[in-house]
Formats: sequence, structure tokens, C-alpha cells
Amino acid sequence: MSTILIIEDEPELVKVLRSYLEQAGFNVLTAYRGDSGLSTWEHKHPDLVILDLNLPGLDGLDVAREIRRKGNTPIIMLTARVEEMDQLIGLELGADDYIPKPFSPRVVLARVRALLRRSMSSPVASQVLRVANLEINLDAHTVTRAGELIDLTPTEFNLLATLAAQPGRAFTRLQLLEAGLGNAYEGYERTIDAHIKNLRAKIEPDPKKPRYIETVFGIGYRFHKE
Amino acid sequence: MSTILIIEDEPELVKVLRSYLEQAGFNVLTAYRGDSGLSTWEHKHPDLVILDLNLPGLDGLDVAREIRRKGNTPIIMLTARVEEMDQLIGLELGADDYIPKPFSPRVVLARVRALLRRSMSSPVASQVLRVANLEINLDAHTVTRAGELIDLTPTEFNLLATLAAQPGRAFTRLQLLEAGLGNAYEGYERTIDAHIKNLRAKIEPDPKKPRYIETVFGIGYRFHKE
DNA sequence: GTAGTAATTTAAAAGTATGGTAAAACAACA
DNA sequence: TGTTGTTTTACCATACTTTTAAATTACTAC
Repeated sequence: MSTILIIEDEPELVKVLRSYLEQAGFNVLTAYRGDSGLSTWEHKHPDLVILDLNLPGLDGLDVAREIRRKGNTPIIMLTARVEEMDQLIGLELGADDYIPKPFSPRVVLARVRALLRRSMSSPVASQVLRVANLEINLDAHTVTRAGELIDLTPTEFNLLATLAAQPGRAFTRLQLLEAGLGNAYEGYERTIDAHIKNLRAKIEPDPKKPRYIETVFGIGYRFHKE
Repeated sequence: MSTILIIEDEPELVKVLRSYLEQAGFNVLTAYRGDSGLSTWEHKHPDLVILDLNLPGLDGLDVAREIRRKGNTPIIMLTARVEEMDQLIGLELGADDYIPKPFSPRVVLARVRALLRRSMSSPVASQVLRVANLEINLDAHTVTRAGELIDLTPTEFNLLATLAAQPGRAFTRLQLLEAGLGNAYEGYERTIDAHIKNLRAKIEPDPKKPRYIETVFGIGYRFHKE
């Protein structure tokens, strides 16, 4: 269930939005000031922020900038008028969407859903990678193939997660050492080969003819796309 | 510069949108039917699609579904009324944003920018060279011709990428040795010839009459321009 | 045009690098 | 200490690159 943080100083508006969003099954946090909103964001890690432009304590623009600097939580900006919105766009600040007041809560809900769907499906935000008939759960550190649980070592899991996060992209052994094992410029590149071999033995139906983890000759490895 | 595909059957609306978007520096493609729009999308790979819900030929919903199935181009959906929009949301179809008619072109422009900024910064944004009907994916280290995957060796891939990155420019064998193979002043220039031959055998429809990789007598080679 | 020259294409052989694999050495941890 | 996971090593098969040399093609000058 997704958590949404509303930073807005007009209590009536917050009340309406909260009820509408909770109705729709979201978990709602609220803050009435910019600074306290930012602090809530830092401690609770919401999945999305609805942010008013004019706020006491700390301006909405500054809040957005700060959130962008420290993370990539999707932001929906509430603005007083369309003209104001256009100005904002010009500023190229990091909000993902803008809704001019007055708006219907329904519109907000629609945008929230659209934005969440988008950010959820992005490889960084999602906690579960689904590729081919593999399911890689980053939180649980588990991998299942067709519902069957596959037991992987930490290194194998990291490698797989790195590769599967961007199917189709080829990684060099050095990149994999860095991303999957943490140790960049120390260590032997062929170590990766050994792990890949073990990984293939566990996840490939036929390890001799890998379907998921492809070899890119002269480069490294790649997770099969599609 | 970003390319935007508008799929909309109302000519007047297309005209307004086009002028507004082009004014803002975008490259605009248009289609008046769902099926032709989908085909344009497949061939031109726009960075974003503005899609009307009601279309002749192929329904907007189907177009969106198809685009989602084959890729992840951001989609902005144009809908007749707010109520209709809510219905769509319920369908959980893959559009990224919804704009109810009537709308101001300014709003559309704002959304386009917001969405592009979002998708541009996403890590999936892959480096792809498209020349003729070849698609050279630098991240994946793959080459496809008309969707067909072509298997190249590392050297062949580097050579092709070097040549295709600047179509029309002639490269000497020495430059190609350096750019494609890494070893500059050592090595035999004729080596390039051998690789070019193998490369042609793989990517040219008729290797005897090369269309892509042209010979520049006395100089070296050049990727065909246009 | 034609002959002569130079550059390119081609195919095959010789050489080299890369990846797969299994097993041994090593490290971490209970 | 026994167990499990990681890294290294070494060998082999395979894929790739380079060289070679002969055949072909393109240019130049007559």
C-alpha cells in the first residue's frame, strides 16, 4: 500500500484530499508547514508527495528542490492559477506534475495513480522485478521461478538483481564487480564468471544454453530482454 | 531535440497543438488514425505520444496498450470529459497522464515538458543509433535490422558504431584502427579490410554492392548518409 | 578505350584472446 | 571445527583477430 504525504496549509483542503485518498486505499500523512513537511518526508519515506506552492515555514519550491536533491520521490505541485503553473514550468524545478487550483479531488487521485504507476514500474523504485517468469523480490531477497523458490547466495542475488534491473543492457565484469559485489578496482574479473556459472546452474532451465543471463563476448553479461 | 507524435483525428486541434509545440522547439509528427499512428510510432520512435481516445482505424485504448506492450514511450491521453477520464483511470491502462477536453495548448505543453523531464532522467534511457533500417544499441551492444537481431563480434560492433555515429564522414583505416580497435599506431591497416568484409557480410543485404558501408577509394570507409 | 599501376576484396590459415568449467584455496561464520 | 560462500587457478574449447596472398576492381595516363 502506497503512502502519500500532503504538504498544504489549508486545513479544509487537506481534509478533503485525505478522505478521498484514504477512500482509495492510500496511506496518508500530512504536514501544514514546509519545514515540518520536509522533515516528515525524510523520516517516513512516502511514495509520493502532494505539495502546495505557498507554504509557511519553508516555501514549496524549496521543499521540492530539497526532495529532489536527496531523493526522487514523485512530486505533484498544487498551484493557485494556471499562469503561475506556467511560470513554474519555466523554472524547470523537479516536480513531476502540476495541478492548478481549484481542482476536483478526483483529478488529484487520477494524477496520483498515474504518477505512482509510472514510478513503480521504474526499476529504481520498484521492490519486485518481474522478468520472464522470474520474480525477484528486492526486499525479501528472494527469487522465484514459476512460483518455485530459488535459493541464492548474497552475491548471486546482487548480481542477478543488477542484471535484471535493466534487461537488455550489457554490463562489463568491472561494472558487475562494482554493482554486485561492492568492491570495484580490487579483485579479479573472472570471479564474476564463477558466480555467473553458479547463478546459471540455479536459475536456468538449461545452463548450457542460457536464456536469462546472456554472454556478451568481449564485454560481459546481459539479462535477456523480453 | 525531442520528437512528439500526435495521434488525433480533429485537424483543427492537431494544427493548434503542432504550432504550439513546434514553437516550443519540439519536433512534431502527426497521424489521423489509430492504426497509422501506431505504425508511425514503430518507425519513428518518438519521445512522447499525445493520443486521442476516440480514433478511427484503431481505438486510442488499443493504441496505448500496444505501445505499452512494445515499449515505454510516455503517453498523454486526450479525453472528451472528466468523467470519461475517471473511467480510464479505472482501466489501469498504461497512459502516463490524462488531459480532459477542452484544454489550453499551454496546459498540454506544460504536461509534455513535465513528462519528458521525468522519462529523460530515468536510467533506462538507452543510447541508440538509428541509421537506415539499422538500430545500433550501444548499451545492450546489439544491432538489429528491421527488428532482426544481428550477431556481431566486438570489433565489428565498434567499427559499425564508429562509422554510423557520423554518417557521411569518411574515416581512414588508421582512424578506424584507433577508434574501433583501440590500438593506434601498431597493427596492420589491412586488418580493417578483413573486418569490413565480415561486417558487410552480416549487415548488407547484398555484400557485393554495399549500401551501408561505402568504400572511399584511397581513404578508407564511410557510412552511407540518408 | 586500353594498359599499367595501385588499392581493395576475398578466403583461408595461423595466431590470440576470451569464456566455460571444475576443483582447490581461502574466508566468514556459526 | 564444520559448513557455506567466495575467490583464485588452470585447462580446454571456442570464438575472434590478424596476417597472408591471390583475385578483383578502380583509378590514371596515354
